[in-house]
Amino acid sequence: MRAFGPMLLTLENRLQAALSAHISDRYAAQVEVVTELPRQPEHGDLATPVCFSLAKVLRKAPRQIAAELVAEVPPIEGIRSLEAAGAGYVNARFDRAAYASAVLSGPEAVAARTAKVIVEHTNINPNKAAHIGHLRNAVLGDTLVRLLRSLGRTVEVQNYIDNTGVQVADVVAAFHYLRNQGADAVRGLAADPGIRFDHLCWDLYAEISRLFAAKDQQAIAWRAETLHALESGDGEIAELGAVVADAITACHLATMRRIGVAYDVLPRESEILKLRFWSAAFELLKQRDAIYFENAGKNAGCWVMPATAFRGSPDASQGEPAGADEEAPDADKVIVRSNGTVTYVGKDIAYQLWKFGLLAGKDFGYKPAQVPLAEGTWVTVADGGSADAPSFGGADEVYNVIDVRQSYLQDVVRAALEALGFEQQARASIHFAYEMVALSPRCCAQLGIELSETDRTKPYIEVSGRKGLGVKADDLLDLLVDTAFDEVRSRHSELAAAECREIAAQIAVGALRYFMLRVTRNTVIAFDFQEALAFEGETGPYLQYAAVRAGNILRKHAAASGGGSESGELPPPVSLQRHLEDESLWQLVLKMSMSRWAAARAAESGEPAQLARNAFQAAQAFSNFYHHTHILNEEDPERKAVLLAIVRLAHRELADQMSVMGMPVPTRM
RNA sequence: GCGCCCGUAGCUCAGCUGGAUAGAGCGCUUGCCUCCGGAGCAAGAGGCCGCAGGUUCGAAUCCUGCCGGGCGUACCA
Repeated sequence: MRAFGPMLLTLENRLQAALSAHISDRYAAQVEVVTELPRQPEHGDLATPVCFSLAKVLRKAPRQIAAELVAEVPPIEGIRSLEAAGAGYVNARFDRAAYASAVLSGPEAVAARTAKVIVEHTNINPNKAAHIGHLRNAVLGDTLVRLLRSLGRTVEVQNYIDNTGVQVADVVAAFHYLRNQGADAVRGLAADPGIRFDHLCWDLYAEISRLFAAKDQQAIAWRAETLHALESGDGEIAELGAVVADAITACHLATMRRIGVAYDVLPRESEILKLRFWSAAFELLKQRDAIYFENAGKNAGCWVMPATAFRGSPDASQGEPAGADEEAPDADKVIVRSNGTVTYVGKDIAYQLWKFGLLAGKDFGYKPAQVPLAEGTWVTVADGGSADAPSFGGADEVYNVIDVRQSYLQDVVRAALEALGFEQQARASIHFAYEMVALSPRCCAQLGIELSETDRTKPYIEVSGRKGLGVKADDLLDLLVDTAFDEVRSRHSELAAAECREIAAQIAVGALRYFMLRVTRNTVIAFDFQEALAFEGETGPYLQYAAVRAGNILRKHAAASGGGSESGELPPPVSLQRHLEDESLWQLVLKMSMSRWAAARAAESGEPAQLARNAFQAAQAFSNFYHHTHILNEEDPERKAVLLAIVRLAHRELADQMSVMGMPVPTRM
């Protein structure tokens, strides 16, 4: 019989159910039975401190209650024993053979769920190369996607392209006015394999931004003209804008492709404008009084959303007479400017409504993205969409992977849904926030960045595209590949350079993705090359190495046993029973059976770092086992079979956990 | 000013809905390659968990107040 869902979770549920039923019968008390995984193996496989809370209700010593429970609770399937311990804990020990049989027999099944989830991530302005901050976004977003899919969810991945905003305008202005280059010239640059177009734009963007920063009147005039031309949507400059944005988007897709990140659809702002998504949203907002026209004050002439909508009720400061303090900031949020144009949040509200299928009658057209190696990715078009395009949007739940600095705007978007009466969708709008990636002082020094007086006093320096301050994603990846290549080379003189490079690329991706995932979302990463390039200790390559070792044993065993079945046979319960009395083997099996369980918890808590942590612990447990236990030359055939089964489990589990994190599993390294 | 986040070992970070002796990695000191690959394994030193109160049988975890740091609070995106 195959257990449904993680075996560990099953036992956890059974224990909780059995105890709470018994407590209810025996003591007529209702308490929540919480369970935990004991840190010390002596404390069993699963423990509960339930007697402590029970002690209060029953006015009885916890230790005594624990003793009674242990003696009186009827047997629980899969659990060998219960014992009272410490000041009143109840510790459960599993039936090891049964547990191991379930776990060793293969991956656990997951229930498919039909509700659709949209995950929006990456969202890089298409005007310059991606940097390390964007890598964190993409890795987090892509891991969330893999995690949800591994749990049976239906996920659609969107990467929003803001191809008509000021950031693109700046680079377009630079090409047009600073370089005198038009659409054709830029097309040539983009097609030239000898140059990295997005890297070129990185410098160009920094160059023209310096003019803006210096309040160069001519440059500011260029910017206004360019933005206007982009918004009108036709003419030479608009064409140039489209060329630049499309070319850079292609560069971004290529960069993300390197780390195993792909998208289902690229909704573009140009289509949101052309298809007038905003006007539909605007009508809704007006109809339902979610926004109002401001007649006075600093926002006079604007359509605004009242601050009360997204900031809870105004309580304090109510006693102050209005207007007493003229400097009091107006907390209301402008949605439509006094000149009639819509702000970014406004467009975002329209986009969010579309994601939930709430923009009646409005949808994009779609065509396959004409980008090398991006098969399966669709891009929005205003007309002439492909008839066989899948249907996008219309989700039940939406994750927006955006850094924490955008919390305020995300609150406004959610408040808009609420004000429109879409309360369920507002609740299902999840801002999957994460802290920024900044540059450590040492990193700045290595990049030769001169720090200002005030910056020198800071613990880290914010990345800035405008200032050209940052580490480009491709540069970091190249450096990782080169470093890994040298390592591989030094270990495998027999391999061809091309093969070494392939392995190095896998290691680079593993190192990078693990680096981004090992810290929790609300930890600021002060980027440091030395840490990012580390391949020892708690790093991606450490995990990969553990999997490689497990794979090696299985391969050698298969070769030695005359090409016998790779899958191997499940040892009979009696031999599992006998050999899992070895505490260290049992602990290993336990540790190696937690990937689904950890995935469920990571999804529930929204913390991908838990995946990383669990995977690392599993790799550690295996490395220890590997070092202390000889498997292939084990003389007792029965024990050898059990050991091999455990190695197969370890290999499968490590590979599984790594794949959820998007880390490649090399066959050698 | 207001809002959100952070403060745990020399450094970088974990610590699940409060639970048993606060954990990793790096760095440091010391062992381990006739044996499935040393990107490894093992041991050691290193902690008023920012400070002070409170709640609780029990607090790194919850509450309050301080101190220190970050981010946000645009008719920019």
